[in-house]
Amino acid sequence: MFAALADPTRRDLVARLCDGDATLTELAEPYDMSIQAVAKHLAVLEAAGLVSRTRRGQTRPVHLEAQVFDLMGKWVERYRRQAEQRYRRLDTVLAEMPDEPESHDASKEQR
Amino acid sequence: MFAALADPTRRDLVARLCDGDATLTELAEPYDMSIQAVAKHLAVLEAAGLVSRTRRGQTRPVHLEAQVFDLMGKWVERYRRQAEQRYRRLDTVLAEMPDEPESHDASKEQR
DNA sequence: TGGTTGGTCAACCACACGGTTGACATTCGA
DNA sequence: TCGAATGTCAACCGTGTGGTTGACCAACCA
Repeated sequence: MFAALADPTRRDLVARLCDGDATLTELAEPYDMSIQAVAKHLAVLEAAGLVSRTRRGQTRPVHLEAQVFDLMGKWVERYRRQAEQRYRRLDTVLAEMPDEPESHDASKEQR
Repeated sequence: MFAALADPTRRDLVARLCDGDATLTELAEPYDMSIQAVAKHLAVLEAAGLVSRTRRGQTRPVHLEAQVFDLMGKWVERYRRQAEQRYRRLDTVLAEMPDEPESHDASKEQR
């Protein structure tokens, strides 16, 4: 999922798909790049579950799977919370720490 | 930033740094990988601003920059909201749509 | 039926990336 | 001062990835 979003072109595709489904040629039009290259990017996004495609006549509209944003939000939130907790722990440790006579050792303890 | 998190080893490093700062050798220990390889991963994380390093004697503790989680959260939230809005728009469009007489075309419209 | 349009498949190429090894710098401890 | 520990730098290597071109398939339209 992160790997799929690592490429700027792919992020741009995702951003544009937020405005609605689109076909391959529509998506490829603004880029200075072959259709096949864009098709490969879409394949990556599809493999990562960020996007789905349905057959409609001779065209294959690309649809953004919005749930992945919820997943990513969860992921980020988990780490954000964990890091925050650690900061709180550090704060209490620092608050409970007696005033060190020698600042030398104190700098070593603090981690 | 996404590119930095694309690698599973790097995500693992970030996860472990949530528990507190650590030195290069500490971080590299659990992996079946050379120290230098881990150092490269850390360099990538540092270039992406996910991590910072300070000199402390002969060791260089690695510190997780927690703000990036806020940034990522913002990013995800923006897209999540946008996609959601689009769904709402689509819903109103569907709601305002007159009942289709021929179920044949209707099945085509249904996406 | 034959063109045209929208996508796909396959082969290829250049380059970035994850990993290695080896040599070197710096700092602490004895 | 010497040795060991901690990191860094540089060169190299295999593979994956982003891109190209060319041929092809499938569906619509005239």
